[in-house]
Amino acid sequence: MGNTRSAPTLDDVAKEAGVSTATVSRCLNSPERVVEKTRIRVMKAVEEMGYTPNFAARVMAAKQSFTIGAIIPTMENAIFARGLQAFQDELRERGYTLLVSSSAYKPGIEKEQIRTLVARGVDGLLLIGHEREEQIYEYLERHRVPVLIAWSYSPDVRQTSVGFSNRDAIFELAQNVIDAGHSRIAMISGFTEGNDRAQKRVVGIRDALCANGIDPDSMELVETTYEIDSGANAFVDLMSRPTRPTVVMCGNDVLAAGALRGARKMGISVPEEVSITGFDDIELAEIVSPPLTTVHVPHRKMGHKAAQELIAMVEGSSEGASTCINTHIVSRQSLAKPPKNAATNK
Amino acid sequence: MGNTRSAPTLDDVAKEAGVSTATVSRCLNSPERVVEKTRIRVMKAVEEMGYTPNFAARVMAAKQSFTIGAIIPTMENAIFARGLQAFQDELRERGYTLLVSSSAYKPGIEKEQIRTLVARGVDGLLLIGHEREEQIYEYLERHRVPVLIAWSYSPDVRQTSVGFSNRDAIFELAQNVIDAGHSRIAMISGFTEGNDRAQKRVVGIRDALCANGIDPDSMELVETTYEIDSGANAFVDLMSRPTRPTVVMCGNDVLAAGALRGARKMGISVPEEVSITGFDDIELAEIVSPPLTTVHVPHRKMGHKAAQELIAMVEGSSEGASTCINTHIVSRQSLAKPPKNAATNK
DNA sequence: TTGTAGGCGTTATCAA
DNA sequence: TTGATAACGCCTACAA
Repeated sequence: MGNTRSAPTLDDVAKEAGVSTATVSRCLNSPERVVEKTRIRVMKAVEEMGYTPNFAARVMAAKQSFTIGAIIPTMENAIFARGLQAFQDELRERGYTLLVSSSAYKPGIEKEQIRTLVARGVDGLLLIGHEREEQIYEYLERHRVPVLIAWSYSPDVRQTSVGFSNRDAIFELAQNVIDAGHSRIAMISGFTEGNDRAQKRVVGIRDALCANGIDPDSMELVETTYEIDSGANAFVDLMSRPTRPTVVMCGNDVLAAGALRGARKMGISVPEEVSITGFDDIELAEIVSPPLTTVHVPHRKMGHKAAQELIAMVEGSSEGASTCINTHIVSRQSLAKPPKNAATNK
Repeated sequence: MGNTRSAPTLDDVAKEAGVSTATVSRCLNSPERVVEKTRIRVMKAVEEMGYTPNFAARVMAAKQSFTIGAIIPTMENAIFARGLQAFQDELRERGYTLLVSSSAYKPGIEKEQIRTLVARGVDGLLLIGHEREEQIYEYLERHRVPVLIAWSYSPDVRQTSVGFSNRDAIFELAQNVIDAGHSRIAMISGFTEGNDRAQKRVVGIRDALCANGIDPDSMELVETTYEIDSGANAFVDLMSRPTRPTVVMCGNDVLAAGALRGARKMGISVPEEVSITGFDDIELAEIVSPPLTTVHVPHRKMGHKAAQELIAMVEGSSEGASTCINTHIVSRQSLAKPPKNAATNK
């Protein structure tokens, strides 16, 4: 009755080793509770048969999967990659496995993936940004799945978050920009709908303008998708308007790289004729020319911290403590003083 | 006895709708087999209770998970991101979910993750490149998990692959390089151990040298990790050797971007003093300056095709048919003729 | 068309 | 220290 050519089960191993399934299970999960002689015999059988426990069965029985899920907006650029890698590294070290999905910035897809991951028995979930249907958080609560929000820090909501203040971070950058002498500031932002990170970045710049006596409504703003080309197009759009800005602040480095490309295409030199800034400080920021002045986000630190906190929540040793990660400005060549006689377009 | 505040099960829904669990299950999995009136009542209960099937249980009972696993070497750069996104898009459309892990280019980690994914009941697996312990393929066969290899095409092994010929692709590029007048060619490669893609790229260049009467052993070669900085360091290393190459061919665009950075640091102008080439044609290639001459890999096409074929294998409608995707050279400014009197170093 | 009941591979409780 | 055995939540013959 031995199934020679298909995956062995606990039962097969038990028979082979001449013990009960319970003993095999113990050898695997709490080896100290079985006497050495038996254990050696069992482990030998496990090795020889190439046994791997069936996870589905294990999850069902143990109601624990040692698996953490994460849903990020996109895998296509490096913005989330680095933080996520750090997150995964930390998880691995602590014996957890990471399952990743990408939602393509679509709330509908994210919702579906949350259900998929929960149904799969993840012990905890990492989500990017706060804003989503309240119903989703209720669903998660009902299923007793701890959630951690990253890439955004908000002390005044009930979800635990490990992130940074998008508003404050860009406010500081905008202050630098203004201090450099700019007053005609334009912005390229990713779509803000359903994206509190993007929203806060717009707000941050507006606030900085206000704080310096500049009318925030004078800021030209283009919202677009998150690809490089979109950044290029948005830049061309902005520079074709009646009054040219002296600086274009971008919602992230990818858009800024696009803006740079747009500038090159239009034959506009950066930063001599117009300055450009980014956000995130991913590798890209240093590679483009001129390199970007941007907001440095300590992605790895955030990833590690997020993993630690989420695991603590999963294991019940924490109720969920939010952490604010500090960002800082990195000055490179893409930001300079505005040109002396910054003429209007034409 | 109703559990009000925790996740509802099939049983709860059945009770609520006044039917048996079998009927609820049918409503979810083969709605046509239940009469409309009942179905509506059941679906209403499902909606209201926010029921999500428990995946572990479903997998156990049905021995199918509609889940595909993928293990990529890294999420940290865009090399795999685009193809993987396309892969996922296609899967989603066909009703499958993708689970991704990254192995950090470590065979040991990859092996562990393969077991994890298999234990989790994935219906099929996407792996990058052919080279790994034979034992792993046996394990996969034993568990009846179809595998598809991507990013590499090899007609002469038993695994199905959807990819391209790394050797031929770079051979063509090297031929272009030689045609431009170069003969002192150096290469920066990612570590070749356990990485057939990297190996084949080295071979491709060597073959091209041979084919043009150049001694392949004259090629200076540096192997390194896959980060930008490594590329920069490797470049500096190469350019500091007694005989400077007139062109540095890189195993991928990331390394090439690094080389470019190294050149900038050394004050060497590209392509006037030295040419640099890449591989992959990710966005980065177009962004750096000068933009890279490189091998264009149709990542999206590969991702889609891979998903289609793997699903066919999973569903038993294909035994596994390999596909070779064509690459082509993209000429940009980083490759030019060698300098007139290409002097040796110093 | 619908319901009953057995089984999927583990873990965990309770005895022995 | 070890062994029975009852869950875990779902699917699917088979029966009604």
